[in-house]
Amino acid sequence: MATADRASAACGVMAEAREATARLLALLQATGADPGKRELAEQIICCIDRARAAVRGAGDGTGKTTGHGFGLGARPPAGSKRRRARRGCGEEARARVVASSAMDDGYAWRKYGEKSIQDHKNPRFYFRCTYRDELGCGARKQVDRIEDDPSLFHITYFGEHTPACPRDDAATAELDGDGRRLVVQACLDSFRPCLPPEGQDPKQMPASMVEFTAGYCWPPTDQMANLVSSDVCFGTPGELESLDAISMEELMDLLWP
DNA sequence: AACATTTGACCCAG
DNA sequence: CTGGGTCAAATGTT
Repeated sequence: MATADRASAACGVMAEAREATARLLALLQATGADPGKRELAEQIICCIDRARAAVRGAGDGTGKTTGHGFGLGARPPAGSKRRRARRGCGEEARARVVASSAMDDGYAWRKYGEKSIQDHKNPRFYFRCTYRDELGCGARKQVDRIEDDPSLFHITYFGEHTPACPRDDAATAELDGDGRRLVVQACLDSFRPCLPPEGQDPKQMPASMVEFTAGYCWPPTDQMANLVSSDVCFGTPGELESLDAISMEELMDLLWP
């Protein structure tokens, strides 16, 4: 067997492993497993990604990323000077990876790039802290959709925010994970409840795990609202389904009658 | 007007 | 040479 064939086969196996781990991670999140277990699953995914990248590096490396050609087209041939050097400030070692259903982590981010990535169905988004210039904050993050579950994001953080960076604590409540907390993320015009994992009785789920996500709400703007309630529980998938297409007003009434 | 996003171009590491 | 990360002009939104 040629080296390239073996690399390809290994990539395939690793892709399966990654998918399975992503499913495991989603399951852990849905069942309220402790953060340590979830972190472990995230680390496994991270390791698999690095292994795949290493194997690919040894392979033939064909194909070209051309952006994704959404083509607004017609831009003047930006033929002038551009850009100064970049890359590799040594901070990559301090990256941390998070799989989350919440895009909004409470900090203000500004998107500065989007790129199709080889072997990824979805493009990767690049964000930097909104206050980079004002406060000299060097925090950045990269966001990939998890292919198996588009409502989940694989977020890699680089650098730290400065203490002066404003933070919206309400938006980060989901990350607390304590008590009977229901997290609702809703997009004003496309609210979609997210049902429990197949085969799981929602009645057996802690209230903190009844979660809704705005399935494809992107980019995160103020159109997206993050609401937190402490004592709401829906017992059946039917009840969840009935919330489909609910308006924000109705949702507020439901949560805070 | 000010700020945020989009997206092709550019740069660099491997 | 290629893939991935970033820049920055054009465009959109508030």
